[in-house]
Amino acid sequence: MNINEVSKKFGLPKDTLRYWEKEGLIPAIKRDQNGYRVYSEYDQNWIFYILVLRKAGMPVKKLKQFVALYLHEPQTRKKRRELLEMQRDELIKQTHDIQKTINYLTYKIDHFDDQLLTFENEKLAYEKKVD
Amino acid sequence: MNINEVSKKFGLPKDTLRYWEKEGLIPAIKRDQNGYRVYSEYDQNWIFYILVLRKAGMPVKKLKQFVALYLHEPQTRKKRRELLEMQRDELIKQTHDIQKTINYLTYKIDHFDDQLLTFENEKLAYEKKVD
DNA sequence: CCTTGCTATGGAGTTAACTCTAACGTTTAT
DNA sequence: ATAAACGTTAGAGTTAACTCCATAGCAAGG
Repeated sequence: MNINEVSKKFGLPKDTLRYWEKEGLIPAIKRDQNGYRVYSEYDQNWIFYILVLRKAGMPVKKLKQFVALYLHEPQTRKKRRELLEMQRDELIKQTHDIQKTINYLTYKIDHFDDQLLTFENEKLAYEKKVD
Repeated sequence: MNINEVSKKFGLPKDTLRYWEKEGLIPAIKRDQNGYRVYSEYDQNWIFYILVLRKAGMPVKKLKQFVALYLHEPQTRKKRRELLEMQRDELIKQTHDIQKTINYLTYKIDHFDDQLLTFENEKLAYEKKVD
Protein backbone atom coordinates (compact mmCIF):
# COMPACT_ATOMS: atom_id res chain seq x y z
CA MET A 1 0.00 0.00 0.00
CA ASN A 2 1.26 3.48 -0.83
CA ILE A 3 0.80 6.62 1.22
CA ASN A 4 -2.37 7.69 -0.55
CA GLU A 5 -4.12 4.39 0.10
CA VAL A 6 -3.12 4.36 3.76
CA SER A 7 -4.18 7.98 4.08
CA LYS A 8 -7.64 7.10 2.78
CA LYS A 9 -7.90 3.87 4.78
CA PHE A 10 -7.39 5.68 8.07
CA GLY A 11 -8.73 9.10 7.14
CA LEU A 12 -5.38 10.64 7.98
CA PRO A 13 -3.64 13.37 5.92
CA LYS A 14 -0.51 12.17 4.15
CA ASP A 15 1.44 14.93 5.87
CA THR A 16 0.43 13.51 9.23
CA LEU A 17 1.65 10.05 8.26
CA ARG A 18 5.03 11.50 7.27
CA TYR A 19 5.10 13.62 10.41
CA TRP A 20 4.43 10.64 12.68
CA GLU A 21 7.16 8.70 10.94
CA LYS A 22 9.64 11.56 11.29
CA GLU A 23 8.80 11.83 14.98
CA GLY A 24 9.31 8.11 15.50
CA LEU A 25 5.69 7.30 16.38
CA ILE A 26 5.67 4.68 13.66
CA PRO A 27 8.64 2.73 12.34
CA ALA A 28 10.62 3.86 9.29
CA ILE A 29 8.57 2.72 6.31
CA LYS A 30 10.21 0.68 3.54
CA ARG A 31 10.63 2.36 0.14
CA ASP A 32 10.27 1.12 -3.41
CA GLN A 33 12.82 1.78 -6.16
CA ASN A 34 11.65 5.40 -6.46
CA GLY A 35 11.88 6.15 -2.76
CA TYR A 36 8.08 5.96 -2.42
CA ARG A 37 6.79 4.58 0.87
CA VAL A 38 5.31 1.07 0.87
CA TYR A 39 3.25 0.28 3.97
CA SER A 40 3.16 -3.31 5.19
CA GLU A 41 0.37 -4.91 7.23
CA TYR A 42 2.55 -4.50 10.26
CA ASP A 43 3.01 -0.78 9.55
CA GLN A 44 -0.72 -0.36 9.17
CA ASN A 45 -1.44 -2.08 12.48
CA TRP A 46 1.03 0.26 14.09
CA ILE A 47 -0.66 3.29 12.52
CA PHE A 48 -4.03 2.12 13.81
CA TYR A 49 -2.57 1.78 17.29
CA ILE A 50 -1.12 5.32 17.21
CA LEU A 51 -4.29 6.73 15.72
CA VAL A 52 -6.48 5.23 18.42
CA LEU A 53 -4.26 6.48 21.22
CA ARG A 54 -4.00 9.96 19.67
CA LYS A 55 -7.81 10.12 19.40
CA ALA A 56 -7.99 9.31 23.10
CA GLY A 57 -5.86 12.39 23.74
CA MET A 58 -2.50 10.74 24.41
CA PRO A 59 0.18 13.33 23.49
CA VAL A 60 2.69 12.66 20.73
CA LYS A 61 5.59 13.08 23.12
CA LYS A 62 4.29 10.38 25.45
CA LEU A 63 3.59 8.02 22.56
CA LYS A 64 7.09 8.61 21.26
CA GLN A 65 8.50 7.57 24.62
CA PHE A 66 6.33 4.46 24.72
CA VAL A 67 7.35 3.46 21.23
CA ALA A 68 11.04 4.07 21.95
CA LEU A 69 10.79 1.98 25.12
CA TYR A 70 8.86 -0.71 23.30
CA LEU A 71 11.47 -0.97 20.56
CA HIS A 72 14.53 -0.70 22.77
CA GLU A 73 13.23 -3.03 25.44
CA PRO A 74 13.38 -6.26 23.48
CA GLN A 75 14.21 -8.34 26.52
CA THR A 76 10.88 -9.84 27.42
CA ARG A 77 7.36 -10.01 26.15
CA LYS A 78 6.39 -9.36 29.74
CA LYS A 79 7.97 -5.88 29.72
CA ARG A 80 6.20 -5.03 26.50
CA ARG A 81 2.85 -6.09 27.83
CA GLU A 82 3.48 -3.99 30.91
CA LEU A 83 3.93 -0.95 28.69
CA LEU A 84 0.49 -1.52 27.23
CA GLU A 85 -0.89 -1.89 30.73
CA MET A 86 0.68 1.41 31.75
CA GLN A 87 -0.94 3.10 28.81
CA ARG A 88 -4.29 1.62 29.71
CA ASP A 89 -3.91 2.78 33.31
CA GLU A 90 -3.30 6.32 32.14
CA LEU A 91 -6.46 6.28 30.09
CA ILE A 92 -8.45 4.89 33.03
CA LYS A 93 -7.15 7.72 35.20
CA GLN A 94 -8.19 10.14 32.50
CA THR A 95 -11.76 8.83 32.43
CA HIS A 96 -11.93 9.20 36.21
CA ASP A 97 -10.95 12.85 35.90
CA ILE A 98 -13.62 13.47 33.31
CA GLN A 99 -16.11 11.58 35.47
CA LYS A 100 -15.46 14.05 38.28
CA THR A 101 -16.37 16.89 35.97
CA ILE A 102 -19.50 15.04 34.88
CA ASN A 103 -20.47 14.66 38.55
CA TYR A 104 -19.90 18.34 39.08
CA LEU A 105 -22.13 19.28 36.14
CA THR A 106 -24.77 16.83 37.30
CA TYR A 107 -24.75 18.52 40.69
CA LYS A 108 -25.11 21.93 39.08
CA ILE A 109 -27.96 20.69 36.89
CA ASP A 110 -29.81 18.98 39.73
CA HIS A 111 -29.50 22.04 41.97
CA PHE A 112 -30.02 24.58 39.25
CA ASP A 113 -33.07 26.09 40.88
CA ASP A 114 -31.51 26.27 44.33
CA GLN A 115 -30.30 29.64 45.46
CA LEU A 116 -27.58 28.27 47.70
CA LEU A 117 -25.02 27.06 45.20
CA THR A 118 -21.88 27.60 47.22
CA PHE A 119 -18.38 26.98 46.06
CA GLU A 120 -17.92 24.47 48.86
CA ASN A 121 -20.85 22.35 47.71
CA GLU A 122 -19.77 22.45 44.10
CA LYS A 123 -16.26 21.50 45.03
CA LEU A 124 -17.58 18.56 47.04
CA ALA A 125 -19.65 17.41 44.08
CA TYR A 126 -16.53 17.56 41.95
CA GLU A 127 -14.34 15.66 44.40
CA LYS A 128 -16.98 13.00 44.99
CA LYS A 129 -15.42 9.57 44.79
CA VAL A 130 -15.75 7.80 41.46
CA ASP A 131 -16.95 4.24 41.88
CA MET B 1 -9.77 38.82 46.86
CA ASN B 2 -7.01 40.09 44.60
CA ILE B 3 -5.42 38.26 41.69
CA ASN B 4 -2.60 36.79 43.77
CA GLU B 5 -4.97 35.21 46.30
CA VAL B 6 -7.18 33.77 43.57
CA SER B 7 -4.12 32.48 41.75
CA LYS B 8 -3.02 30.62 44.86
CA LYS B 9 -6.50 29.42 45.75
CA PHE B 10 -6.92 27.68 42.40
CA GLY B 11 -3.29 26.96 41.60
CA LEU B 12 -3.62 28.97 38.41
CA PRO B 13 -0.97 31.40 37.08
CA LYS B 14 -2.06 35.04 37.20
CA ASP B 15 -1.40 35.32 33.49
CA THR B 16 -3.91 32.55 32.87
CA LEU B 17 -6.56 34.36 34.91
CA ARG B 18 -6.00 37.51 32.87
CA TYR B 19 -5.95 35.48 29.67
CA TRP B 20 -9.25 33.78 30.46
CA GLU B 21 -10.81 37.14 31.25
CA LYS B 22 -9.52 38.67 28.02
CA GLU B 23 -10.92 35.72 26.07
CA GLY B 24 -14.31 36.05 27.73
CA LEU B 25 -14.24 32.74 29.57
CA ILE B 26 -14.90 34.55 32.82
CA PRO B 27 -16.79 37.84 33.24
CA ALA B 28 -14.96 41.19 33.35
CA ILE B 29 -13.67 41.47 36.91
CA LYS B 30 -14.44 44.61 38.96
CA ARG B 31 -11.52 46.91 39.74
CA ASP B 32 -10.57 48.92 42.83
CA GLN B 33 -9.49 52.59 42.74
CA ASN B 34 -6.07 51.58 41.37
CA GLY B 35 -7.42 49.44 38.57
CA TYR B 36 -6.50 46.26 40.47
CA ARG B 37 -8.84 43.30 40.00
CA VAL B 38 -11.12 42.39 42.89
CA TYR B 39 -12.64 38.92 42.57
CA SER B 40 -16.10 38.34 44.07
CA GLU B 41 -17.46 35.00 45.27
CA TYR B 42 -19.41 34.83 42.04
CA ASP B 43 -16.26 35.37 39.99
CA GLN B 44 -14.48 32.64 41.90
CA ASN B 45 -17.30 30.15 41.33
CA TRP B 46 -17.08 30.95 37.66
CA ILE B 47 -13.34 30.39 37.65
CA PHE B 48 -13.80 27.02 39.32
CA TYR B 49 -16.33 26.06 36.69
CA ILE B 50 -13.98 27.01 33.85
CA LEU B 51 -11.03 25.32 35.54
CA VAL B 52 -12.87 22.04 35.96
CA LEU B 53 -14.06 22.00 32.37
CA ARG B 54 -10.60 22.91 31.07
CA LYS B 55 -9.07 20.09 33.10
CA ALA B 56 -11.53 17.73 31.46
CA GLY B 57 -10.13 18.80 28.10
CA MET B 58 -12.89 21.14 26.94
CA PRO B 59 -11.26 23.64 24.54
CA VAL B 60 -11.20 27.36 25.28
CA LYS B 61 -13.07 28.14 22.07
CA LYS B 62 -15.96 25.87 23.00
CA LEU B 63 -16.11 27.25 26.53
CA LYS B 64 -16.14 30.75 25.11
CA GLN B 65 -19.16 29.88 22.99
CA PHE B 66 -20.95 28.30 25.93
CA VAL B 67 -20.28 31.33 28.12
CA ALA B 68 -21.41 33.74 25.41
CA LEU B 69 -24.62 31.75 24.91
CA TYR B 70 -25.17 31.52 28.64
CA LEU B 71 -24.84 35.27 29.08
CA HIS B 72 -26.79 36.30 25.98
CA GLU B 73 -29.56 33.81 26.51
CA PRO B 74 -31.15 35.38 29.58
CA GLN B 75 -34.64 34.30 28.60
CA THR B 76 -35.20 31.20 30.69
CA ARG B 77 -33.49 29.22 33.39
CA LYS B 78 -34.51 26.22 31.33
CA LYS B 79 -32.29 27.25 28.41
CA ARG B 80 -29.35 27.76 30.71
CA ARG B 81 -29.74 24.39 32.31
CA GLU B 82 -29.90 22.86 28.85
CA LEU B 83 -26.49 24.37 28.09
CA LEU B 84 -25.05 22.60 31.11
CA GLU B 85 -26.67 19.38 29.94
CA MET B 86 -25.12 19.81 26.50
CA GLN B 87 -21.73 20.22 28.09
CA ARG B 88 -22.24 17.11 30.18
CA ASP B 89 -23.30 15.15 27.11
CA GLU B 90 -20.10 16.12 25.35
CA LEU B 91 -18.04 14.86 28.25
CA ILE B 92 -19.98 11.60 28.35
CA LYS B 93 -19.30 11.12 24.65
CA GLN B 94 -15.64 11.81 25.34
CA THR B 95 -15.44 9.11 28.03
CA HIS B 96 -17.05 6.65 25.61
CA ASP B 97 -14.35 7.39 23.05
CA ILE B 98 -11.63 6.79 25.61
CA GLN B 99 -13.42 3.64 26.74
CA LYS B 100 -13.15 2.30 23.20
CA THR B 101 -9.40 2.79 23.34
CA ILE B 102 -9.26 1.08 26.74
CA ASN B 103 -11.15 -1.88 25.26
CA TYR B 104 -8.69 -2.01 22.38
CA LEU B 105 -5.70 -2.03 24.73
CA THR B 106 -7.37 -4.68 26.88
CA TYR B 107 -7.78 -6.83 23.81
CA LYS B 108 -4.14 -6.36 22.87
CA ILE B 109 -3.04 -7.20 26.42
CA ASP B 110 -5.24 -10.27 26.70
CA HIS B 111 -4.10 -11.59 23.33
CA PHE B 112 -0.51 -10.54 23.68
CA ASP B 113 0.85 -14.04 23.35
CA ASP B 114 -1.32 -14.92 20.37
CA GLN B 115 0.32 -14.87 16.99
CA LEU B 116 -2.83 -13.96 15.10
CA LEU B 117 -3.30 -10.33 16.02
CA THR B 118 -4.95 -9.12 12.86
CA PHE B 119 -6.01 -5.61 12.12
CA GLU B 120 -9.59 -6.80 11.77
CA ASN B 121 -9.68 -8.27 15.25
CA GLU B 122 -8.09 -5.23 16.81
CA LYS B 123 -10.50 -2.96 15.03
CA LEU B 124 -13.42 -5.03 16.31
CA ALA B 125 -12.10 -4.78 19.85
CA TYR B 126 -11.91 -1.03 19.42
CA GLU B 127 -15.39 -0.68 18.02
CA LYS B 128 -16.92 -2.97 20.66
CA LYS B 129 -20.08 -1.39 22.06
CA VAL B 130 -19.66 0.48 25.32
CA ASP B 131 -22.31 -0.45 27.87
C1' DC C 1 12.97 59.30 50.09
C1' DC C 2 14.30 55.15 48.09
C1' DT C 3 14.08 50.41 47.16
C1' DT C 4 11.39 46.31 46.80
C1' DG C 5 7.23 44.30 45.49
C1' DC C 6 2.77 44.20 43.89
C1' DT C 7 -0.48 45.48 40.11
C1' DA C 8 -1.55 46.78 35.16
C1' DT C 9 -1.12 46.57 29.83
C1' DG C 10 0.17 45.37 25.00
C1' DG C 11 2.59 42.57 22.56
C1' DA C 12 6.25 39.10 21.80
C1' DG C 13 7.67 34.26 22.53
C1' DT C 14 6.77 29.22 23.32
C1' DT C 15 5.10 24.40 22.70
C1' DA C 16 2.35 20.94 20.50
C1' DA C 17 0.74 18.99 16.56
C1' DC C 18 0.06 19.48 12.64
C1' DT C 19 -0.42 21.70 7.73
C1' DC C 20 1.28 23.97 3.83
C1' DT C 21 4.72 25.44 0.28
C1' DA C 22 8.43 25.18 -2.89
C1' DA C 23 11.31 22.66 -5.60
C1' DC C 24 12.03 18.62 -7.78
C1' DG C 25 11.59 13.52 -9.65
C1' DT C 26 8.13 9.79 -11.57
C1' DT C 27 4.10 7.84 -13.61
C1' DT C 28 -0.05 7.96 -16.22
C1' DA C 29 -3.23 9.45 -19.61
C1' DT C 30 -3.93 11.58 -24.01
C1' DA D 1 5.96 13.59 -25.70
C1' DT D 2 3.98 16.43 -22.79
C1' DA D 3 0.69 17.86 -19.26
C1' DA D 4 -1.55 16.37 -15.07
C1' DA D 5 -1.20 13.86 -11.02
C1' DC D 6 1.35 11.84 -7.55
C1' DG D 7 5.60 11.00 -4.78
C1' DT D 8 9.82 13.04 -2.19
C1' DT D 9 12.20 16.60 1.10
C1' DA D 10 13.33 20.63 3.97
C1' DG D 11 11.55 24.08 5.98
C1' DA D 12 8.01 27.75 6.70
C1' DG D 13 3.37 28.76 8.47
C1' DT D 14 -0.74 27.94 11.52
C1' DT D 15 -3.65 27.30 15.70
C1' DA D 16 -4.40 26.70 20.56
C1' DA D 17 -3.40 27.98 24.93
C1' DC D 18 -0.78 29.78 27.36
C1' DT D 19 3.65 32.24 29.22
C1' DC D 20 6.91 35.79 29.30
C1' DC D 21 8.65 40.54 28.78
C1' DA D 22 9.06 45.51 28.92
C1' DT D 23 7.20 49.38 30.65
C1' DA D 24 4.78 51.86 33.99
C1' DG D 25 1.68 53.15 38.22
C1' DC D 26 0.93 52.50 43.17
C1' DA D 27 2.50 51.13 48.12
C1' DA D 28 4.73 49.53 52.31
C1' DG D 29 9.21 48.96 55.02
C1' DG D 30 13.55 50.90 56.68
